[in-house]
Amino acid sequence: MDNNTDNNTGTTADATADATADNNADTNTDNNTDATADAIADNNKTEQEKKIDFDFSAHEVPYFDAWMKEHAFVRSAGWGKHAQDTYTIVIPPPNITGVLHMGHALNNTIQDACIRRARMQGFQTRWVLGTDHAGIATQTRVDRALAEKGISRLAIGREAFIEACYEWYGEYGSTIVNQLKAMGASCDYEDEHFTLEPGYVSAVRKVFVDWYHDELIFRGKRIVNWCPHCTTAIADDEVDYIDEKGKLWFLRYPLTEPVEGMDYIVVATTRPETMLGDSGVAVSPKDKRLKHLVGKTVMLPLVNREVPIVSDFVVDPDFGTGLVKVTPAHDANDYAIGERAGLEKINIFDETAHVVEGFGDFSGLSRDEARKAVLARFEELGLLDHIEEHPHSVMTCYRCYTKLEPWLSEQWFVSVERLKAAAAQVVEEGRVTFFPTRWKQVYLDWMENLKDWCISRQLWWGHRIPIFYCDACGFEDASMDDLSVCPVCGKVLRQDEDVLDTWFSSQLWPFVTMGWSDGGTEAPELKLAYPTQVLSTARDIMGLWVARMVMASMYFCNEVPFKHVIIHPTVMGSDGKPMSKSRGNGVDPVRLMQDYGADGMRFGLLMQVTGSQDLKFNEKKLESSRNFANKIRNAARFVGMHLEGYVPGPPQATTPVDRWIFSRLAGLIARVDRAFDNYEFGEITRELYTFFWSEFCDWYIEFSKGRLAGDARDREICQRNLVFVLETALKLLHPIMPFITEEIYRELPAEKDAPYLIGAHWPDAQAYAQYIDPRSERALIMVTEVVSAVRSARARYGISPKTPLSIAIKATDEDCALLEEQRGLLNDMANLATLTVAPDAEKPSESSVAHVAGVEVFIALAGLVDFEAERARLINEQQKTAVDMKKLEAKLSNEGFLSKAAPDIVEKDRARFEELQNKFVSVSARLEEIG
RNA sequence: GGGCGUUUGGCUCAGCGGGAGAGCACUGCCUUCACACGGCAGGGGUCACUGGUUCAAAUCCAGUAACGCCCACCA
Repeated sequence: MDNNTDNNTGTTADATADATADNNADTNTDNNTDATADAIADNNKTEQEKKIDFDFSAHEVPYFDAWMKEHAFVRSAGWGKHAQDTYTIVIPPPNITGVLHMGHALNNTIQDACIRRARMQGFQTRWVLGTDHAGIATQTRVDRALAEKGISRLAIGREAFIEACYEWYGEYGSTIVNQLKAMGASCDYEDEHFTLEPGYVSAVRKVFVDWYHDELIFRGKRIVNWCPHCTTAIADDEVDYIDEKGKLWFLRYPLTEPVEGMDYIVVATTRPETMLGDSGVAVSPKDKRLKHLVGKTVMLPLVNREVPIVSDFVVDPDFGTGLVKVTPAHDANDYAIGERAGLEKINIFDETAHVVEGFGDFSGLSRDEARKAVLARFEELGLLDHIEEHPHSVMTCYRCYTKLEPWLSEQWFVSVERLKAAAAQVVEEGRVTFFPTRWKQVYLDWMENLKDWCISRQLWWGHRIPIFYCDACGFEDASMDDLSVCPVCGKVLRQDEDVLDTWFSSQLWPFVTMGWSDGGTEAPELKLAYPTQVLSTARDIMGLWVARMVMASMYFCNEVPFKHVIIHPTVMGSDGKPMSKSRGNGVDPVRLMQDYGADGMRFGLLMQVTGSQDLKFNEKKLESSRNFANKIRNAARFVGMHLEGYVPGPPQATTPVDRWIFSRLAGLIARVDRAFDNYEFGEITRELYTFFWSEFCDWYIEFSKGRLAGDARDREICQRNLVFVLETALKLLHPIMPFITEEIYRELPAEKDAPYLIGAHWPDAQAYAQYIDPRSERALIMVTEVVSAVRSARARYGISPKTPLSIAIKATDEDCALLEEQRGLLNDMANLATLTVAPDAEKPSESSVAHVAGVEVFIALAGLVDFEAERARLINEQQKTAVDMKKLEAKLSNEGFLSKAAPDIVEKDRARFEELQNKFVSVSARLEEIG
């Protein structure tokens, strides 16, 4: 299974071999698989014209290949304080029929970000990869492929068909894995798993056999949702309901003996054809009008069967006529009524939903034909009372959209009663925690309402049920070995024809992929790294998959399968509705990677992750992310071009600017760590974006320009500091933007702690905490705001940046001291002729005044400006200040506020009021001066 | 039917008890030696509604409305 090593890694984002995905039960989905297909199909290039010409894959594939060559994706060695700790994620296995869709893109970006950070933090890290055989999906796909060649599945038989499935798997099964590679997902490609690999097959078999012998698996007759096209049972969870403009037919059933002058009763039905199998009529016990009918019988038309009228609580007296025809063999509710009332179960359909023998002319008809025929006969007999419109939803096959037939058949079940207690308990106790936390309750509710689980499927592709029957003596057993001879009577045994529900095997995914098999929990990986750290998935398979994994793991490993569960938001179309083919609101991630790069797509997707349960997809965020990546590239280029004569060495915060950016960096690391620990991905991207762009690029790099052209000693320090900050930022960005950060890191002359960034050390917040320096942060807030104020004045009055200006800054003693240290910087950034800094700085005549960061800035404009505009601006400023003052004044004269609010809040507001007061005075004086 | 989410500038969303924020879009200036996928400066919001708690509410509570999602059911 490890055919995916070095030679096969250069996957570009065009692996769309099998673009026509259908809806499926992929563990990795948002249920919006089908969106991919149409996105690829009609790939509407709306406003793609202004697309930037940049070959992302040329900047991505080489680094992916390098990681593969370095074996960077196998379990990492671990170092530092986490050296002995493991961090493992098992991927929700994508279906082998799958192509990458937005759900995968988001989910796998999340997992990759987590796993890459953990690897850099020094955990022994591994992301376990594999695919799901996807029973029905694959069988349908192969079936169709064979049919196109004129080959019938039934003609070639089971063995040959399974072979064809394996062939298909060999050819197309790795499509999605290649797309994961294009995304940069750092899964362990050297140990890829598959839910039908030999070890997995025996594990599934062991689970079945053990549960069978523990009486947790039993056989029973049940109403199942039968697909007459796929000729298989469809699990309740897999049924697709489709709205239909149906009709409600009101049929007259003659009473055997007239009751109170009535010859007949009227029942309402949406499925008149099933009347052939009716064995009763039911009314609500609460229904006083019809109470007298209970115990009477009707003579069923067409089949002349006498059936009783019974009373049952599930009947809604307000629906239809309050009288329900009961067809126990073809309706789940009716089955329940039949069980309670002891009614006969009359099966009228065969496995393809044609009427069985024994119904005269009706026999052999399809469902639709039977309906027409039945209605025609009722009409003839004058028994069709009337018809009403009745919009309702019909159960359809989630694969082929054929209407499902409730059908009585022999199936295998897992009894969940004993399994669910432990699965609920570990969540109650917090041994498994959900992010966001509200999903805990959803899980517990689901667990509480869990019903026995039908696990048999009438398919060929999958895990065959290891039950052996002896038709001669009735022997039956589950066995790890294939049995051919009956141990009781010596006759030939027969194995059950059915296979297991795909979820039966996927529930074992976390521990089987880590080596659990017949050997129990002693497998090295399992002993080392179980439970896994975190499972990330979409909300719609919470019950189908998440809950079942917990149940199975508790039973077989006596351990939770994962500590954390991330339920990520569902990716909706830009119209806020689920992406779907019919709506045409789907987006193809492969195209997104081509347009924005894998990094751009990843960052842009995570940017949109909030605590909310849906995510209205916004491609503009990807554009921003691509631009951000470009910004990073250019900042790195700037640093790179100013490194002539670079002497490696430790960073040195020799200036307040250095101390400021180091302090900001230290704060950033702490905030990114916290956001990561809480899986707040939107928060992480916002922090990184703002720091890198608005602080590092907009100010630190700008500040650096002068230093790089100046004093040699300072230039050297500046170079080192630039490299240091850039390197740290690259590390923080790497989990989300692995490619561009790796590319830049390779070129950076830093003292690296690993040859590749993927193996570098995550910045340690505690180590960086020494850089936290509020004083320098205060200094730089003043500098940046003063500079902006001067620029603003220039922009307002059309004064060229090349004209030097004189300014005076009035500030507190403390702030003046800080500002004095920044003279050079202020001169550089604001192009000043003179700069006065003093607590009692005098306002030059004819100057503009600005109040920023708690200081007063006077900008001398004598002879430069027409003061009309300035007057308007000042009046506006004066009014705004007055309003703010009034509000604060009210607050500060409020007894309640003064006595009850926290003292520091009161103090802060007092200071602010004072500031506003000064501003008001200053602005008023200035206005008076202008006249 | 049950559960959940959302409602903040034109759009997509942060903020979740003490001075309304970001990205995109928009306006003006700038092709200046990292970046026009850019720089600088700006305009724009009574935070859905109604009540309540509080000295203080976009933020907490209750209710209303709209939109939406999930689960169950549909004779």
